[in-house]
Amino acid sequence: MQVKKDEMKNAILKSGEKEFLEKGYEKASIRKIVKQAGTTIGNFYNYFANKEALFEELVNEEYHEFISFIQHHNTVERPDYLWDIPNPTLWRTILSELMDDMIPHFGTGMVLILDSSKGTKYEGSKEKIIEIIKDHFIEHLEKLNNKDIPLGFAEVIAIQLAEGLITILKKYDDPKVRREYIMHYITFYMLGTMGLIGGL
Amino acid sequence: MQVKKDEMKNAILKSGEKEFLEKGYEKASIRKIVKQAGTTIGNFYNYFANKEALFEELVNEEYHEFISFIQHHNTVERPDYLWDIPNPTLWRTILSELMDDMIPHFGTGMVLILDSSKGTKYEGSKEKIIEIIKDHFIEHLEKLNNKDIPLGFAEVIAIQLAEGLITILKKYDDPKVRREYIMHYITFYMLGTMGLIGGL
Amino acid sequence: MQVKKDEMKNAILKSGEKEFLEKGYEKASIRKIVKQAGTTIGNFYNYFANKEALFEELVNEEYHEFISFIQHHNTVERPDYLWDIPNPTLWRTILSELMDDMIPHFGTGMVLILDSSKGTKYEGSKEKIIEIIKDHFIEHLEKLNNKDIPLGFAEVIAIQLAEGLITILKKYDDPKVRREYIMHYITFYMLGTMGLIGGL
Amino acid sequence: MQVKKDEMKNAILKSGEKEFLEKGYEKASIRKIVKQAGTTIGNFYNYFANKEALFEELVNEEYHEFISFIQHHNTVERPDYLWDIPNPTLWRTILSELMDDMIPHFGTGMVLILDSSKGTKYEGSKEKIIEIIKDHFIEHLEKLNNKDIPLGFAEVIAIQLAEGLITILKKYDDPKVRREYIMHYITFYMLGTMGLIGGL
DNA sequence: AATGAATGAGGGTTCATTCAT
DNA sequence: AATGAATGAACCCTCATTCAT
Repeated sequence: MQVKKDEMKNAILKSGEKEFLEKGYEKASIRKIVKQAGTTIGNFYNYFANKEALFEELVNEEYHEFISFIQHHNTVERPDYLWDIPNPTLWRTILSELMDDMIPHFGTGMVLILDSSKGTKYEGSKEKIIEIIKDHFIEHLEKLNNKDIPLGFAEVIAIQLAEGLITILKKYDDPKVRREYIMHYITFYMLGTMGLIGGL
Repeated sequence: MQVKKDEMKNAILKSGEKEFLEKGYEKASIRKIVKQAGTTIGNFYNYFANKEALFEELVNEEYHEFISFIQHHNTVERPDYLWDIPNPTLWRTILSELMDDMIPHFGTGMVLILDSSKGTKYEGSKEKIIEIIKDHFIEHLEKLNNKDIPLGFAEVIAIQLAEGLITILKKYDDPKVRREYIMHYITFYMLGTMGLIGGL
Repeated sequence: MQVKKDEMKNAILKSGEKEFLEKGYEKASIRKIVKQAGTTIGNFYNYFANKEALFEELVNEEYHEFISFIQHHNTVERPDYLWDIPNPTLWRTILSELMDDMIPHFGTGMVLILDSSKGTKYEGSKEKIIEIIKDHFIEHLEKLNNKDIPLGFAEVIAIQLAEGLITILKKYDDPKVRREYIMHYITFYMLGTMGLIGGL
Repeated sequence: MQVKKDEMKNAILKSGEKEFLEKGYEKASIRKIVKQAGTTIGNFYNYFANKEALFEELVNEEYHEFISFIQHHNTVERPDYLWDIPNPTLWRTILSELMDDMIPHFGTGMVLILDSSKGTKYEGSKEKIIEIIKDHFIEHLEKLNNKDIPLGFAEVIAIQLAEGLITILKKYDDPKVRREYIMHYITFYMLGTMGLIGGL
């Protein structure tokens, strides 16, 4: 009952993705992954060295694309300068362009990294990204000589940005919907933050 | 080597709370909880009937307070009418008052219920609350004859409200800080949503 | 160090049968069963879903054969009419024929069901059979207008019939010996009861 | 909340007797015994050194009475000579007298010893008694130059005598009922055996 | 390429027993 | 006399992983 090599491997990858998303890395059961993929435990280890290797393969490509995206396009910086533009309509134009760059790098792989990676070497990725967002936000607060918003709240806001994006990616597969909802979300988010720190 | 009864029980409760928050109900290990509490597995079962009973004790009181709070104070409704008031300064006054009622009912117990209860009878509480928020939000969208924001986005927004509150409760223990941050967060949240749906 | 699949499974079945017979279902220890079978706990669960599944496999076949035997051959009724035949020698002929039908359905599986099944879904089977025997016996007592033997004693007698059969099945594996002993036992039993109620 | 010493001890004895009869020595739970007796685990060990000591106390007296009864009255021998008397009516007279001696020595304590003692030092008592009965029975078979009944069947018969008595003692508490039923049972039993070996 | 037998650590839980109070 | 906190071994069961076939 042999099957073309790639078919089996893809079946396992797909089944693994589903299981990791549902249960998280640690609670995911290899027994269930292989059953769902229509093969056996033993055969799993012909394709993947171990549980983490499966996760790795699901995540690796998007992770490196994401890293190089940050490094080359300086992505996480750019949203900053949106804050200097007081015109939500203009935001949309700029955001739309930004989305074209971002969307391909934010897929299910990133959801796994950010939301299901506890127990793997990717554990903590979300926190690192949140840290970056938080630092930018604090810079702004200081630039604006803010006194009302405590610095600790910057972290709350940063977490919400990250979580909001993850929420959208988890709930919607279609890149178009993702794109639309992320744009709405960033708009919502910037209106909130700018209103809060008095920029609007 | 016996210790005053309450000391041990509190040590287990505290250790359990930590473990449940970190790992969630299912992955939490009784062996680790008791080690951290400085006792043995056998002794755990002198204090609690089983794993779920420990969770229950950490959660029960706040849960019932929360339920009766919803039923008697009609809490979840009230934020709604904030949306009819276009004055962020006025919001603060109303919110401040609301906080006095809410804060005592939103503690670590609620975080456990909302964020760590998979595998217990409280599983799904967060989803129920999100559903309620979502429905209110959709009502508003319809009242405003909105065309730009897709209804599916209401769920994203509702999730963010719930997650934001959980984030704050998880990161801060001090009721004063919680109060302040939740007020900031709701303000942020309302500015964002009202800006988005054109109410501002 | 792998062994042909069936060998291991049979080793576990055999070891399990022994343990269940000795200790009863509930006190039987899987650790001891697997040690006796020369394997490990983990491996046990490659062969059986759980403790009850092992018991089930030891018992299932004979149980269903027994049930259909009762339903089709009306077995439990037939011994009755023996009581109308006052000739022990004739009994032997009839009994001999009856044995040919019965013996294949009364093996170690039935002993497990009747004598070691507390804690399984077969719990109570012995009591049901005893009840049936008792009712037949009471019928006879009433038919004979008996006054000396209290009705409560019918249950004692019924229990003894069941226990006697179990005793023989437990002590002897060889179907021929079982057949011979059961015939002796039923003869002994009928002589006793008929003498007691005055039929002889 | 102290109670007269004997009351507590008796409560534990009574509760223990019940539990041992229901579950057997090994499955009996001290936690349940003390709960039923209305006291605590700790207090149990003020009255009894351990689980076995409780069993011992429930059983000890009757056991020694029974032993000395056997030794002095040569009880187990006597039923033998009944077999030389071919008159069931006469049996009754003799049996009745025998009962007066026996009944006081066959109570719940003996049931515990014979039926619930696995795991204690009394384990095996039933088998010893059965052995004695069996030997007598074999003697008779040999004396009668029996050829039809296999010697192995003697053990089956011996077991049935013992089990029958235990059945009666377990089901009936009232000494009068016990007496009556045991007499019926021995009559039943002797009719059966004598018929079988051709003595009748 | 595929199977599943085998392992051992760890999961939650129950138990008899000890002993400080 | 009475309490119940503390212990540790044993219970059934699940898991990721290895490896002979």
